[in-house]
Amino acid sequence: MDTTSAPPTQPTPLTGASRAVALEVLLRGPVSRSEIARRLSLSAGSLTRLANPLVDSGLLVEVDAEHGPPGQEARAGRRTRPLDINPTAHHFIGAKVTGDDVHAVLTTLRAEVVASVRKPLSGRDPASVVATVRDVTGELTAGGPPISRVGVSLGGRVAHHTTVTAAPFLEWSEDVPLGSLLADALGLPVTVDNDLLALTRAEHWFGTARGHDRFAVLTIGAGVGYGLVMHDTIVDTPDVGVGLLGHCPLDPMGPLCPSGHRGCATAMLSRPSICAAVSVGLRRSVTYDECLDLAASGDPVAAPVITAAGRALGRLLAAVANFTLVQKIVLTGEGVRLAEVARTTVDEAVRADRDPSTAPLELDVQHSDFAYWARGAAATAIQAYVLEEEPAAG
Amino acid sequence: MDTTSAPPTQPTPLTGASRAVALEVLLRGPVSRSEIARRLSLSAGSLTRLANPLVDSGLLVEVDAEHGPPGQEARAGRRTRPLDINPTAHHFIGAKVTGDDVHAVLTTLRAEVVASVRKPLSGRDPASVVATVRDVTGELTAGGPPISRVGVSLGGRVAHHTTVTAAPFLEWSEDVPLGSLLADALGLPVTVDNDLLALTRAEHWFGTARGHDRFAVLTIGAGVGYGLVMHDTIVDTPDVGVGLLGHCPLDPMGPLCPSGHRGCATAMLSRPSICAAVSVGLRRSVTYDECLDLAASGDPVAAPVITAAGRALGRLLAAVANFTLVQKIVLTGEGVRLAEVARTTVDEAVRADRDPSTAPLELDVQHSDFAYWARGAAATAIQAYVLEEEPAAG
DNA sequence: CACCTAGGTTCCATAGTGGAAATAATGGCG
DNA sequence: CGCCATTATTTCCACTATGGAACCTAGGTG
Repeated sequence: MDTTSAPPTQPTPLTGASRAVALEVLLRGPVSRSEIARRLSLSAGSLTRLANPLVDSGLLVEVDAEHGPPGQEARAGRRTRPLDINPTAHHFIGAKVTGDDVHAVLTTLRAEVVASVRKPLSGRDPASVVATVRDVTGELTAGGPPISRVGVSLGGRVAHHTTVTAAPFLEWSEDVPLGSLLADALGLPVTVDNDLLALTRAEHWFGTARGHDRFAVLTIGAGVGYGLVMHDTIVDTPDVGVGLLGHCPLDPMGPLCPSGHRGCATAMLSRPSICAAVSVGLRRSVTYDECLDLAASGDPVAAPVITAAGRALGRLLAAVANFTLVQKIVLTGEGVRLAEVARTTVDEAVRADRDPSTAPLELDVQHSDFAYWARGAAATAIQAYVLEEEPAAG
Repeated sequence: MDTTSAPPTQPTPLTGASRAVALEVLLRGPVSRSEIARRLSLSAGSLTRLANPLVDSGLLVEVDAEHGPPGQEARAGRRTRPLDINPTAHHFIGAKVTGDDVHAVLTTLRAEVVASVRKPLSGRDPASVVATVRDVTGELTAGGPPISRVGVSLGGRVAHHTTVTAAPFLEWSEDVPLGSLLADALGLPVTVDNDLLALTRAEHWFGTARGHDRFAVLTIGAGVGYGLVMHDTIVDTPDVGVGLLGHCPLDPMGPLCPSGHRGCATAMLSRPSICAAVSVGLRRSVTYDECLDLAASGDPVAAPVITAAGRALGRLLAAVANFTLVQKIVLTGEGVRLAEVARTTVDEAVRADRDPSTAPLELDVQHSDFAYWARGAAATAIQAYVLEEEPAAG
């Protein structure tokens, strides 16, 4: 694969072992050579042989010892010279497609957002989506560094990272080979993925869950979304992306969801449900943030709704932890402020449903905007790029 | 194959790659050399080099082509000569320790039970447990083949496969290094494990879940137990074994459990709970099997109790599948007959709580006796033996 | 019976590995 | 300040497991 002008790519196309070294550095942040050798069960000699070409090629850089892990400052011996990824060695595009528009970001190899752009869809048909993604990609790449791969995420099912087999928001009734359509339109390799999987991947490699080999992601917003990483591998089944937890019963006294489930996750936690519940009580239409503000100030209608939602959220979090045995959950989505306003209630509910002898559940509340979701798509592209099969030896 | 006298152990102590070959054969049953090569990404040449010494050593044997997978009988080319494990190449002891006795089995490398024995505990203190395990091991090994490793399982928490850190049934108040105590007493390597993890391991490598890389095990009996395998690796955390699912709420109208949870898994599904519910209604004490028989014959008291239990079980199974994304659940334990008597109700409840677009959940009901649990302990020993670090090169 | 296909074996050049020994960089100590 | 212990990293080399090519084996087919 030739990347036209200035090649920041390694001349050596990354053999299995050197790829493993690069991945280790990417995922574990700055690490010394000796530490990498230990983690990968390689000898120090092999490590030198593998790592130094990567430094020469510009993919890795030596950084100053950042005083390492605290607690063992004054030890004898030569100091470590940690290696880190040079994040600008490669750049990626991530694009999140919604029913109305495309949000896209340009990121580094570390999924740091360099630039961001948004453009409304001219239509929901595949051709319009392809055109819009082409446009935003064009805007982001103009005059910038070459792009190694493009990631696209959307709500729905995606097969083999290329074919969209279900996309309710776009009203696509049949399979669309979006990956190949976009690859042709952009002249770049493209990876398509479910939006929640993409977000989960981003948290796994680059987010607060970096370094954790087991965790769950829970999103609340228009609905309830769910992603799971076990043993350092994301759980990817065809059933992911159908909102498996959306109708999990949480409160036998709760309101109904549009499908008729009483007190299910959607009925208790989604923004529309909460707005509806408060609006009905107040006899006027209120926004989600207004609901939370009113609850925080003790409004007699909003407060109990939010408290019930917090309790339901705690119950859901506890169930996730109990069933999957994760010790960390990343909570995000447009409705995440609920967890902050009702944090005490949430924590109490989690404790109530957890065995007291279990390790405490680590809960990470992560604010999200559209760039955050688009960054998830970029993370998918980064993973695909880093893990892709070696080119069949030319 | 004659075992008795001649040492069945390999002279070659299994290098990394040949260990992988042996493991592949152990786990995937009879497999042709070419198939192994494909699975392990090895060349055919390497495969010959690796596999044939294993055949020579007696660990693997060539078997007749069992007409392979149906559907492709008449194909051209040389027929495959599949390899299989010689299960008698090694033997193992599995012992399950309860609060009252020790059940032990002698098994092959495939966890097939060769002999079985039971002995009551003379006391619950560590010394008595060690003595009883020593006795049953002695009985099982007398005059038989040499034992490669001993596995011991019990209800409770076990650290590093050696130290029992909690064992409510044995009323041990402090950590007991049971593994090393037994290793000294037996003169054999010993692996200790939580009983549910052990059972899960057995299902994973040798049971109905063989070949599945993601599944859950659910046991109903005195309580509700739970084990999980994801990405071909068992989920092993300190929290396993504390009955995480025992108090999962399943029926807001259900009875109370001893801890005061209304309609939790224990209250709805445990044998004592079901017996209690039916006994109260009938004004007489009934056994578990009697409850099920009465329900099957339409008894007006037992039938609704069992139906409610079946519904709760279905809800629990659906939750397991929804949260962990497994597509297969092995259901076992002394109370498992519930699932057979109330199968229709269970299936209906599963469907009700699953998104209709998901893949159907595969449910495997497995009858269990004490040998079954002891076999789990043996499976732990087999795993430890097969996966153990190579002896530090003599 | 010649030919086709696919499984399995033999053999060899070589890439990649661990290990020993060397070198580098640091703190402690007399 | 010089020496030593300690740890990180590099250099170098013997060795071994690997892939690949060529070959043999064991059926089918026309």
